[in-house]
Amino acid sequence: MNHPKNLSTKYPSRKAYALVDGNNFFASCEQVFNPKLLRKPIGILSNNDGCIIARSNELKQLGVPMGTPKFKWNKFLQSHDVHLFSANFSLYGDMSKRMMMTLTSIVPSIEIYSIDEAFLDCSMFPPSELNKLATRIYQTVPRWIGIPVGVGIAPTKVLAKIANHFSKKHQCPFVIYFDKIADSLRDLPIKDVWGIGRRLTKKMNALGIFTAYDFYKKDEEWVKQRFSIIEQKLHKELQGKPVLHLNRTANKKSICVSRSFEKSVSHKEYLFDAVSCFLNSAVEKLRRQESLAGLLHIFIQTNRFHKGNYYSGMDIIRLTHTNETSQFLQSARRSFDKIWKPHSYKRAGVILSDFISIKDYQPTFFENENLNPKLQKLQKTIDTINKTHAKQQMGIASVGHLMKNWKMNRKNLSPAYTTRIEDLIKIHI
DNA sequence: TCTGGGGTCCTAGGACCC
DNA sequence: TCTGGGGTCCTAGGACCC
Repeated sequence: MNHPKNLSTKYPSRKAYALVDGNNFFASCEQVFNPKLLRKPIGILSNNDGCIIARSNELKQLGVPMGTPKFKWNKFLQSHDVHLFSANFSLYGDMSKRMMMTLTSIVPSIEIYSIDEAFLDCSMFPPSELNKLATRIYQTVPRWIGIPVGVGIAPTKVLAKIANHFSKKHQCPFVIYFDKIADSLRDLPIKDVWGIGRRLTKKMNALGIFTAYDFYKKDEEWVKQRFSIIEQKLHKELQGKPVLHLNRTANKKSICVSRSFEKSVSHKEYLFDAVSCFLNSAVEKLRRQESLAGLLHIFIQTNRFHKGNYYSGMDIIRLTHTNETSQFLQSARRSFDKIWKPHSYKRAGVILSDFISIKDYQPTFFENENLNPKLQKLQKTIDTINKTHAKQQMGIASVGHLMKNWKMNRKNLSPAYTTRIEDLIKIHI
């Protein structure tokens, strides 16, 4: 299809990035363990079975849009015999790990971009081998873990995204070489470029830019005068000049845990119990990445689809950097009492941010009592038990004891195929 | 009746300081 | 009626992504 002619002599130090992603990832995960579902229309539902958040090709072809509320399509889904599943994130997370390990074994330099997507730095491969490499990735992942993937390789991350788009379209691995960039962009609508959303598409169109090529051929000064730094970077990337590099640190800059409730929650203590639970698991994630947080953000919201008296309360608390659940809980209690008003709440959540690494932590004179060594040890033990056994087996006694009053609804959950032995056995019956 | 969750980056505007 | 000019830091909110 495309050949790496002259590249090795012409651009000896050129970069190459691959973007690999699982096709219809969540749907494919369900199909791996239940092959009867292959070539069937299947949909994955969000928490509370509210929206359709992933679709197999067959469901896409039926015209069911992404993110649509399920209740609006109930009749249609039934009449077309669509198989629906509640999102089984522990299954998808486990399959994701396997996919990433497979990719790492082929190209060690990897950035995990999302649950189903990774960038690989392929610069160490000579251009003449990129086609072979793309093919190898394209074949190995489905062979090893059963998930089909799209593979695109190009001189920049933005172009790799585009190459991946062509990979999906033509159902083959796809490489964009530096001297073929313009050809690849010629008929690509500007809205399909990574980073160009609704608002930017409108602005671009107003300036006479309709394809990626239209933007590509503008000169730097023209772009600088009309756009912010985001679009200037994007423009460079489209021209094959890499400005976005591989980010290999897996650590997050913020951690958010939030949920919508099956039924609205009006009781103050039930709602606080939910907030405590979210906080508990957020702080657990914080410890897993060995960070301390200095900012806690909590929010509670009524149903945003009910016009009229929508209420959204939130508070941000600065605290001495910590990873101790009890410290967060104390602050959360004060904030919660501040923002709570009698309403029926539909959603609540917490966000942790302003992280420092626990390794860099140097207690100052005033803070040196902040991290209690005994408590640190105890927390570590609890985290380990929760990691190796079922989730949330152990914890602070006051957290989650009212859970039955705010829990989520997941009626169509598939078995935990990869983590529960009983379910592994079931597959073979 | 029923409408997801978790991220990143950038910008504008206010507070404060010299 | 007059009401500096920058700089920095912080936060709220927008835009975008998966």
